[in-house]
Amino acid sequence: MKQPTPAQLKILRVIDRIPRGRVATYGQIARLAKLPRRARLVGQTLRNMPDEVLVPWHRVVNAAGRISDRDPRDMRRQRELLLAEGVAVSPTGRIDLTRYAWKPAPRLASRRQGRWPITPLYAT
DNA sequence: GCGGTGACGGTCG
DNA sequence: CCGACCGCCACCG
Repeated sequence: MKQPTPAQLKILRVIDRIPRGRVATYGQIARLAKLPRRARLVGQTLRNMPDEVLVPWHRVVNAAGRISDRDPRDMRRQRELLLAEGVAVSPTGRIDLTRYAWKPAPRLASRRQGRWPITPLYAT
């Protein structure tokens, strides 16, 4: 990734909000970034991520509650970082999502710019 | 432009 | 709980 695309930026901003001690899935991140069905893009974004981009990449796991398969070095590293912040990883490499999944507080609706009603209240 | 390639995910046996 | 399949879709040769 030389330059992140706009979509990749949105993804990075979401990952940046994952709190310590919690995890989020690729699909969840995509949805939060308003990019449904683009879970793979989340993976691709992290794959080519230079180290100097400081995002908590280790808090991203797959929907099975597992660390996604790739270079074993990086997988062990991810497990380390998770354990270090209190996320239990079972001997079989499992993370209990019912317990550690990040549940973001609902975003407040962004301020509207237009001066017109959102819905055509008197449309008839 | 086209097709192969994934740090994915839902479904099914 | 696997593993196999398959749909998905942005990137990159």
